[in-house]
Amino acid sequence: MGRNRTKSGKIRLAEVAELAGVSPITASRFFRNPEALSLAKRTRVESAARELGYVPNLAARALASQRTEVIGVLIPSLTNNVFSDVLRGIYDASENSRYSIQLSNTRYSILQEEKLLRLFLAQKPAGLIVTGIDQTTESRAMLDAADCPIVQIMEIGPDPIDMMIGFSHYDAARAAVAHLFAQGHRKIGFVGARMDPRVQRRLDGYVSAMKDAGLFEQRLVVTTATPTSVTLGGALFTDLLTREPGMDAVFCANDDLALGVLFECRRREIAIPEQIAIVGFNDLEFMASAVPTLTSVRTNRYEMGNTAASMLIDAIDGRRPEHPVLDLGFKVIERQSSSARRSDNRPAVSGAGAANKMVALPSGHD
Amino acid sequence: MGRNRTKSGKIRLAEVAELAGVSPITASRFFRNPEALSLAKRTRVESAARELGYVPNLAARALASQRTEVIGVLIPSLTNNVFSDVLRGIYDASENSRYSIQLSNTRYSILQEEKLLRLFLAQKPAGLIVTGIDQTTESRAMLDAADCPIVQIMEIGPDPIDMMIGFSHYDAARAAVAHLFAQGHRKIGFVGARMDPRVQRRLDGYVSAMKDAGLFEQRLVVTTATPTSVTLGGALFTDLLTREPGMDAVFCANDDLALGVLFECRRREIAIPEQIAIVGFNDLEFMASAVPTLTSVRTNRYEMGNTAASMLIDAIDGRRPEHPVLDLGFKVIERQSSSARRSDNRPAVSGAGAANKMVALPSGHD
DNA sequence: TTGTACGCGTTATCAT
DNA sequence: ATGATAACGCGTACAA
Repeated sequence: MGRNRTKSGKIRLAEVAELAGVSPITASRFFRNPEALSLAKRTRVESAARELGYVPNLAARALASQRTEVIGVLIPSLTNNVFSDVLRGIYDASENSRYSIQLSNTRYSILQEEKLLRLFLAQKPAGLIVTGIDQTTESRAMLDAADCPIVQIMEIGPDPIDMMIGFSHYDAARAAVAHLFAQGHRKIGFVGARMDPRVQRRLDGYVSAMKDAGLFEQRLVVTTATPTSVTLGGALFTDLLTREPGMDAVFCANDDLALGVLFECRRREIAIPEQIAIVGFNDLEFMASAVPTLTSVRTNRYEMGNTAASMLIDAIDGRRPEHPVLDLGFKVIERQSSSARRSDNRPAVSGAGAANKMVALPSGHD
Repeated sequence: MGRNRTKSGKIRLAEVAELAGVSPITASRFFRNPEALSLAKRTRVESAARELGYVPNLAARALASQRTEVIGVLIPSLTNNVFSDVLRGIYDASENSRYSIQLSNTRYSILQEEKLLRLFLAQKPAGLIVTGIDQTTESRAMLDAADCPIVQIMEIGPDPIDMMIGFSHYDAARAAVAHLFAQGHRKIGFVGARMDPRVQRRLDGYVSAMKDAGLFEQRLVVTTATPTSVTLGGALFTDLLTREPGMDAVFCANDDLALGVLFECRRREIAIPEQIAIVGFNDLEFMASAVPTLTSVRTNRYEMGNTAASMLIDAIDGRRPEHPVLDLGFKVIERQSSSARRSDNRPAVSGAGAANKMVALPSGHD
């Protein structure tokens, strides 16, 4: 037995087959489609593999089959909390599959994305997850021509490449503004940073809602291309206040900015929400725990990543989803920072959670 | 020309070699060690490759060479801010190398880590980055036997597997407590969550510093295995207050907890730092921008990841570092939340940055 | 259900 | 410095 072992001492399929008394190809089939074997051979191969501690050689498999078991993931940032939640969802979904994740960071550059895409595609990935709907023409052409399933995540839009999962940032922003209107606010400012396409669409939603109400003014909008931060939130808010001291609410394009605004208000002794209401975006954990608690638009980030990876793996394995485009929606989580009738902000132990009031708004229905 | 193109229409090394008028192996050498070619052939292969748009087949390369160009990375969490910074450093360093990153999440389980390690090692990675120094015996044995460079990150300790980069969490905690002592605080509480090995060592540092001063009391310590969060910080602090109302400072094992304590103090109208001082750990961005600004222990997370990956790649390529163990140290960044003579907490625009005072303490020197 | 023959694209080895 | 030959370990295609 075992006379033709490889130099490296590693166990090959051939050894397993020999021990099991079958041909190599039968052993091979066992690992890819056990159902195709007779029960007898199946159990023999299984025990032989276990006994020898066989581990498939992925390189050989990829070379022979002309495809890899790699899922490529292109995201614009590794720092952003939003993407770490999405990523966790993706990794969790991939964990019990035979696919592994190959991650790359486009740094919010669609040219960088194009370059990475070319690299990825050359390795014939089993599937691809890309962020957003704003690829370059070149990227779009490559993706259309790619012979693997593709999921676009983070937002939904017309003309999907293949599958798509996300929500409407435009509608979500409109809902946030509508909530502020409902609380009686009129002079509502907008604070945005980084201004990637999705933040831009939140701004568009804000602008359209304000215009619909005849309340839009350009000076109510402060944005910057600078990466977002809590500190930046305070600085941008300060700008806004200087331009428009009469402002009665601020819609922040994300929660870090909102926290910065909260702190800046504290510094200036501006009462929230009596003088100025605050609404954030994403509903990070700390929003429920701030003082006062901060209203935000909840998005399903983990679920987005997790579902995207699951859908992709299913599609790779030939089970395409019923609906290739999935709208995960959002919810405006109303908290103290935007409540007209300010609720008690000093509960027994923690201001978090309990008093949240949700305003559900599945997106896509304006 | 090009008579023997592959079915898939892809350009192989053979095509490049043919166009360049050399043998395949010469073309192969060009990509791995250009210096080994004569100048004439070098330029011919180069232009042939460019003209044909040749992209190496990594699977074939891995199969033939018996090794991959993959760096395996094992980290305990994808959610934690700390690790997203480290990861960014790792990815940045790998970007301009020929190595790609294979990431896996151990979820703070050393058993899961062992399992993943087995998987990784089976693929013959070019190098490995693992978190911390608390592997299982089995893991340790596998790592010792692995024939690739390995870097342990996040902390330093005795008996490195191979290379190591981090800092002493024990010393960092002692420095934080020393700072509070210097500000006149005596009844200093400790708040910790998750209690992974590094948080445990911060606790150990706190305990030793307190004992040295004859001030340690068990009821000053509140910890939980629950994952950390801002909300949790408030809850644990509440526990602490109940046990020991006379407490005059809190050392938080991370900044999220510290932010939770800050909010809880606000809810309870406890003045910071007059009644209670706060010190966090990691120095996340928001600490400099909170009201009052929050003292924290700065750690070099990005640099840790970046240097780890660089060292690893250098080692893979045969350039082993002079010092295999690198202490990146830490700094206590003193801010308003722990200043005895409380500075103005309402500067013109933003309380951030400007007034930071640093207390440098390279670790490893107790 | 099982097996045979061959190719996947590259690099190692050993010459020259 | 360059080349011929033979793996590397597995899967596809087709046949039985």
